[in-house]
Amino acid sequence: MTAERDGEADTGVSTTRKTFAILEALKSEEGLTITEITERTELPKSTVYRHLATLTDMGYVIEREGGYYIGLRLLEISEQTRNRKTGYTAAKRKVFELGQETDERSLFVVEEEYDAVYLHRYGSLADTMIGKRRPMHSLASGKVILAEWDDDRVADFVERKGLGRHTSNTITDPDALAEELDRVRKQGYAINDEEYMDGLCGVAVPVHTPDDELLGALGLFGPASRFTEDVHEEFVSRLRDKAGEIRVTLAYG
Amino acid sequence: MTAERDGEADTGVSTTRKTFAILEALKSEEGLTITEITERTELPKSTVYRHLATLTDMGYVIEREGGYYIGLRLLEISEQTRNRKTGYTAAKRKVFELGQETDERSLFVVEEEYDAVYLHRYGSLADTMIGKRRPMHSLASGKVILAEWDDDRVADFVERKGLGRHTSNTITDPDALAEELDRVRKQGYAINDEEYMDGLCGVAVPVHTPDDELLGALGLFGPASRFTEDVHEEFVSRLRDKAGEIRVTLAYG
DNA sequence: CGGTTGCGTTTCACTATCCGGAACATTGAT
DNA sequence: ATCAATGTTCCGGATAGTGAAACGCAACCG
Repeated sequence: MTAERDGEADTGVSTTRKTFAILEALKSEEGLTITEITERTELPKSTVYRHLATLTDMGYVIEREGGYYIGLRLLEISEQTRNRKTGYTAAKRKVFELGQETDERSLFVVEEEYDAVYLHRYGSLADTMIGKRRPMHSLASGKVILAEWDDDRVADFVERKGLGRHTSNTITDPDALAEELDRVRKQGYAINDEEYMDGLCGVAVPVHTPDDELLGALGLFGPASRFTEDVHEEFVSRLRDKAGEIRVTLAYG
Repeated sequence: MTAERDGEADTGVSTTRKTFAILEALKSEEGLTITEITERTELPKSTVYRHLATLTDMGYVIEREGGYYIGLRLLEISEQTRNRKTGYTAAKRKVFELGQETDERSLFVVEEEYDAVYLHRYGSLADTMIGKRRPMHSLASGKVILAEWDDDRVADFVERKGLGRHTSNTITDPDALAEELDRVRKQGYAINDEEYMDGLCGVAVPVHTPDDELLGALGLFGPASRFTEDVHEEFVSRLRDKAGEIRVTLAYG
């Protein structure tokens, strides 16, 4: 009823929330029918019908063979974000080169609202993971970005997002995190030692613009069996080269 | 008032339309302030304010330094479309390889609602063009797709979208289009001879799944000066190789 | 320093419009 | 032909979105 609650619940336009509830439903499972969306969103059938009519009319949703799909028009909107900075686009190419040269999975990650978000990725055909959000403290790329922040901002991150445990190796203690970030700052790269998922390791370095603004993190990851001590050096030097190339590209086109 | 008009105007939820009007405004120009969005959308200020509050609350829009930006959460939704089919993801890699090997711009295009839509692209750092929509009849890749359709569907396309002229070379006559599509079918590839933009040429081939379903079109394009008769053969054979590789990837993982 | 301009924010009364139950139409299967 | 399940339409009602206007806050400036 009244505007504000404990947190801040129902600001603004609930109609818009319904629309996006439907889009999110289609994200997780494409080709749904109206009734299936009804079940998943717990919205009345006629409401879903009306919203879908609007969305298809605008082209953001496509109906084909009785099922509904996210339209490519949304792609045009969101792709904007991946090219917001020239450095992002330059990073895309480097991610690809890294993947080809090392035959491992590679990624470029930026931070948004204290999440590590995949902007570019090279890897398995099944799932590109682009747009997926991960907890920063449990990823090599996330730690690289955290290491560039001052203590206050890191403290705020810890407070707001917490240091959730994902494996037995996850850093869950703020002091341990501070130590780790110090180490990252000193050595100039971060390592993920099965901290997010068992058996999954990674290495990442920061990417800077010519005027030393942080763009994001460039990383490689793969199974623990292949990410042993002795390959770290090679991976790190490759990553540094690519990060440097991005910087140069930005400076001299 | 009554449900339908001449075309079909205001179906469904006008609130949702307002939300997307705001998102579209941010797409074309990021970092806008509330008043700037007000001007561009011609919506009252308080309405824009309320919608933006909702969108930022949901994370689809981000506020930074007084300006509003599209959030990366939208990326997660739309990226789904680029990986709807495994072939799409496989094509991404091939587009990249093509670009690297030929040092020209390359693309993978699919059709949606009679538009040619860029799904993957390799080229300039400035603009990736992903998600952009182009008229099918004036693109090599578009013609490749049209050539796979039966006459009825092509006729429907012509009726619905028209054959708009973009340059002096654009095919604007339905019969000429039919002839051209015959040629494309025979030779198995299409050429864009400055039909969309003066000085811009292209070559494209169709991409099929192992069970001969059309996935989209794979193409190369660049300045007319480099796309002369004698290089067509080389480009076409390269494109055919890559299209074949996609097919094989789909068949044998 | 007042005054002014321009912006984001909030208020508030109004009613447009979104809602959703329920009836209806359509399809497909048995 | 019957039935079940789905998509579509209808319609009264009140929710909730609307937008003009007022407010608060900076920055700018005379």
